[in-house]
Order: sequence, then C-alpha cells, then structure tokens
Amino acid sequence: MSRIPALERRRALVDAALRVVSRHGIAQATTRAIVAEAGMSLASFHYAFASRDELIDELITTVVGREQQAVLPELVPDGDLAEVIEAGLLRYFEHLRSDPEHEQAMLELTQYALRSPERHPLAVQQYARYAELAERSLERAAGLAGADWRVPAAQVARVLVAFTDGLTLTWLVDRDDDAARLVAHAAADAVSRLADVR
Amino acid sequence: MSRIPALERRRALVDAALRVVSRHGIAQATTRAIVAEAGMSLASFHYAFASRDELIDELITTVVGREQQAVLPELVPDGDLAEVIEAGLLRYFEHLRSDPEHEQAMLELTQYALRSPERHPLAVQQYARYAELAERSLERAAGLAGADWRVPAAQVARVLVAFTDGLTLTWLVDRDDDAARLVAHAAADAVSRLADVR
DNA sequence: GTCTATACACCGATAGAC
DNA sequence: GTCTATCGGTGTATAGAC
Repeated sequence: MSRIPALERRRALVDAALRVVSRHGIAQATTRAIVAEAGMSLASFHYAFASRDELIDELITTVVGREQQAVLPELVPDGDLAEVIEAGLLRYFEHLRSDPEHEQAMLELTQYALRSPERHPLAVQQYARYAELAERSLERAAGLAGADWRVPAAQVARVLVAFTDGLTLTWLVDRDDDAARLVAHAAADAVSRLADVR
Repeated sequence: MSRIPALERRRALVDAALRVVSRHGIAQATTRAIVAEAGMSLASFHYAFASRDELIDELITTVVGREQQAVLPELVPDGDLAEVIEAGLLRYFEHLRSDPEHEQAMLELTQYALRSPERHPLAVQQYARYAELAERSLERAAGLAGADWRVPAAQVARVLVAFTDGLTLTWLVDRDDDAARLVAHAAADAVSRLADVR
C-alpha cells in the first residue's frame, strides 16, 4: 500500500504523542514513549516521520484545530453581553476541569514552540487561531445582546484569550474553582465594557 | 573550609541555572550546561547538590522571593482605583518587556513543578506568594483611592495574578504591546469594580 | 575539596534481516 | 514495509587520583 497507511500511522502517532504529553509532560514524550503508547516499534516511527521534531510540529498544528469546538462554543442567547460572555468562559472552565491534562499539554506545547525560532511561528499561529475563534464568538455575542464593539473585535478577542490563559494557568496551580469563577466573572465584566449597547 | 563555601557554591549554581533556563529553557538546563555557565566542574555540582532535581527545587523557591520587588511595586497615588491598578500592571508589563526571558523561565519552572506530585506544592507556594504580594498592593491601592473591597482582598488578588499571567503568556507569544496594554486597562477596570468607593 | 575519567541508562536515529 | 539489533551521542551520577 502506498500512502494512506503512512498517513494513518502519522495520525496514530500524533494521537499517542498527545496522550503521552498530557499524562507525563513534553519532557517525557520521547520517541520511545510515544511508539510504546501507539503500540509500534521504534523503526516504524522513523518510517512515518523523519524526526521527533517533525512529529512535535505536526502535533502542535493539528491539536489546535481539533480543540476549536470545545474552547468557545455556542453562546447562550440569554442575558446581557457580560452574561453571555461569562457563560462562554464558564463553559470553557468546565472543559478545563473535565480534562486538565489536555490544557496543561497545550500550554507546554506553546512554551516549547516559543523556545526555538523555527517553531515560534507555530505558537503565533496557534494564538491567532484562538483569537480568531474568540473574535467570531464575540461578534455573535454582541449581536445577541444588541451591542457594538468600541474597540476592534480582534483586539477584544486578544484580551479574552489572555484572560482565558490566566484562568487556566492559575487554576492548574491552585485548583481553586471559586477563584476561577471569580476570574471568569470579572473578565466577562471587563470585556463587556469594551462595547456600547445599541 | 566547612560550610559557607558550600552554600556559596549552591548560590552560584542556582544563579547559573536561572541564566541557563532563561536563555535556553528548562529542557536545556542540564547539569553540564549549568556547571559550564558557573565555570565549575561536573563533580563540584554533586558536591554541592545531591541531584539535579534538588537544584531545580532550590531554584524555584529562591527565585520567587527574589522577584517580589519587581512584580508589583509601589503604586502611584494619583487617580482613582482603576488608574492606580492599571499603573501597577503597566509597571509589571515594562518589567516583562525589559527581561522577557526571565518571565518565560518563571512560567517554565511553574509548569515543570506541576508535573511531579512532590514539586506541585512548590508551584502552589509560588502562586500563594504572588497572591499575597498582590493582596498587599491591592489593600494599599484601595487605601490610596478611598475604596473598600466587596470581595475578600485575597480573592481579588488571585484574579489579578491570573490576569497578569494571561498578559505575560499572550505577550510572550505575539509580542503585541498594544494588545497587552489593552489587557492591562481592561483588567484594571474589572478588578476595580470589585470595590466600593467610600 | 576539587579535579579527570568513567560508569551506566537512555536518547534519537539507522542498518540490515525478513 | 516492518521488525530486532545496534550505533553514536548525551544525560546524571560517581570513583578515584591529587
């Protein structure tokens, strides 16, 4: 068989790599650990990927797209703008609580990418995706609540991404649900004030 | 000489380790790289520390205390509460801009600590210190601006720490100064609304 | 106490049998 | 195409000369 098995193999290895990074961190995600998780031999790895770095690159890029649905999903059309945004943030928070290791893995992959000039663009692209997704949600939220952004929505989106990151990181450290919900509430309030009610 | 040289050696190694982590990331902070940075031999390392992990633990704890001054310094007594807080956040942001690698190193050390049960408490302690420091600043800020916190100041402090982290992480990725300043402004606005003016 | 030399485990990557 | 066996390199840690 020519190419499709190789692609499936790559996919299986990327999935296995994500599981290993989630469970044990990127430092422990050696090629050996990854092929063990995927139930393959070491040589099969290098048949599918030229190097470990190549797999990590693919892991970073593919994993971002996969998570797009969960991070900022459909907004509930009840309430004013702040409430709509807060509901979105709380929904993300529940996603974080249900799979903390996954978000921890995402943070580690980001910081890993920041450490090499060749991979830094991957992190930039990753955050651009986040911001793009947040922007669309914010525009829908403003539409639902009958408001208009005073600041460009793209910039508001960056603020929202920053708040989400801060919530994630601090919660991963202290696991304080109340504090996280307070962050969500305060962040939603702050972001909503960047819009005018029509 | 008996003990003081050993302590000085430990200090020199911790300093060297921080420089290596800042420049190249924790993954590259091998014992070899650290002793090279400190100008020592490999054996000298294990005379001062039982293991690499022991040094990393000491690095995490000592480095937190050192940075306390810079993170949230004296507040300027002009303006209302939001302005006072924003000035503090912007001051932190200038600190971040002046030495990005140091803050990146702090984030990496935190995430490193999160990955092992024995070290997780170090991260908790680290963030407790941050929160404690932020709490004192917030109380002084409320005093200056003539306001009272509706929510316990300790909880407000956690929100502020989360916002600071989010600002740090997103700026390290995109290096967008305007976006970071917008985050600072929005965060200061949000946090200030958790207080009542007297 | 401080060095050089080295033990031993594990890393990424590859050769070569099948 | 897929495996086992292995290479060359580097990691942490230590032994032993000085």
